[in-house]
Amino acid sequence: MDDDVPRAIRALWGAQAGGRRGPKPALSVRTIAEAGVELADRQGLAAASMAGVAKHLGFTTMSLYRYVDSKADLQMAMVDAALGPPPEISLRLGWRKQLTTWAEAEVVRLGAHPWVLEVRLSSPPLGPNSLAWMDRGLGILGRAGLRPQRAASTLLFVDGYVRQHIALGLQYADGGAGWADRLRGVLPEGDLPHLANALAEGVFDDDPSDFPADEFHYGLDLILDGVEREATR
Amino acid sequence: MDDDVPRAIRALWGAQAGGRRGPKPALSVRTIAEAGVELADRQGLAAASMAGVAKHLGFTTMSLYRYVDSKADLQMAMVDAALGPPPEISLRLGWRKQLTTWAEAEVVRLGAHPWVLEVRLSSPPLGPNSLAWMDRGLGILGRAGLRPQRAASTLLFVDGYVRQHIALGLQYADGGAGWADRLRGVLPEGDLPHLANALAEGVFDDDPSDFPADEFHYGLDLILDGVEREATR
DNA sequence: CACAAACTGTGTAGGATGTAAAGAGTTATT
DNA sequence: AATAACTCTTTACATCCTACACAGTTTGTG
Repeated sequence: MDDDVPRAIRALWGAQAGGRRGPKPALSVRTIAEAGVELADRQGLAAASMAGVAKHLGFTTMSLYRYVDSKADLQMAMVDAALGPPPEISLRLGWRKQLTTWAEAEVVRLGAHPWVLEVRLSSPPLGPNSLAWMDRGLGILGRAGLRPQRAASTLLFVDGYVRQHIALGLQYADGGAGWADRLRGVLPEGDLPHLANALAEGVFDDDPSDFPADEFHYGLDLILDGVEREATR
Repeated sequence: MDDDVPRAIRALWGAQAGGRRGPKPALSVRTIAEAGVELADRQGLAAASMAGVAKHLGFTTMSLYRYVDSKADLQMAMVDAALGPPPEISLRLGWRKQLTTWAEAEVVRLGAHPWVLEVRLSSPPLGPNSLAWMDRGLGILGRAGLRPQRAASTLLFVDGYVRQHIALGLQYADGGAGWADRLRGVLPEGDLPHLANALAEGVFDDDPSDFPADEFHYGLDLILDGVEREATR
């Protein structure tokens, strides 16, 4: 029934064991996940290896396997921990403003833990924080008048947009410096005229730090316009 | 100048060496990349390790380093190879139909090589196929009346939407079977009411194979509506 | 033509990774 | 007091990426 839910996730939901016999556990899935988050924040996702997390906690690598069945499960827990609880959003605002707040909050969270986007999850989220975000979003869209099915797919749409936006910003921030120049170095003369034109117009020379805010709201509003038409139909 | 462009990518653009002295190379970046694509298609991205690709070609692991400086560079080449050349799109169609075709073609390509989404690129694309797709897209949006800057960001938007759509489909196809049930097993009674409601409505029980087409065009049209308003302004 | 230079693919080696299995120690229950 | 259950550790292994030194082959030069 719920055997398919990884042990680590069940622990996050607060499943505590009953009469236990041995020594008390020195760690918990939550502290392990938080250690992983800290490492990933500071030195990238790769630093959050089993050995790395264990050392950071002052334990052996293998000790983690008492709490987490695999690295994949650790990463699930890390993602949930990094996301944190969803924001409180005043119900007195219009649904549009509410969803915007929701999305902006996600931008902030993912922006603070960008490695979350690198984690390849084998299944849709099951952690308490992830699901709380989802619940909040569904509530907003439900009150906006969308039927559950539409609300769900719309929320995934918005969530995907946020992630895409962050991922893009990162890609152009990390290895994007001088991308335009490298492009120029590679493009054969006369080939790919539209790209060459954009390049000549300096489209890709911009400081990627303007990118965020304006661009983000342009796209988000575009999506919300569509939702609005759908909702009032 | 173009020293920052990985050797492997320059090779993809057809950079050939001049008077070479030793034996003729038995391989090429392209054949290596194609071998990697084949392995990744059949057994997942992890199978496209240096050792895996080399063995599949009948060479030593280290031999690949004559062509490719690192695994990251191999993956860049693989991504470009998997993408392949962009589709021919009749200019007689309206721009909207053209961009839809472009997006659908990308869905097909990425759907055939889903591991592309797992590859973490350190920089925006520089390969010939990637850039050809970009050029095609920019052409379509330029003819639609968008200024280069807007055309670029819009294209990234659409591209991101496509990727997000595929990634989502995969996530719910891979580990999504029975997700609704696992959710039910994990959700505490009374908590997260909107999610519980959606769950009760069977929103997440659907066969994820209906997901693709309808859902995809719903979102895409929504985006294109926005673009259209922007273009005719 | 002989020789050196440049290039090819190979062999070996080392550090890091994820995790299986067995062991030693600690606590609670019987 | 004895046993069962649980803790963390130790050891081990397969696999991964890649640095480096080597042997062989082709080309250009003196």
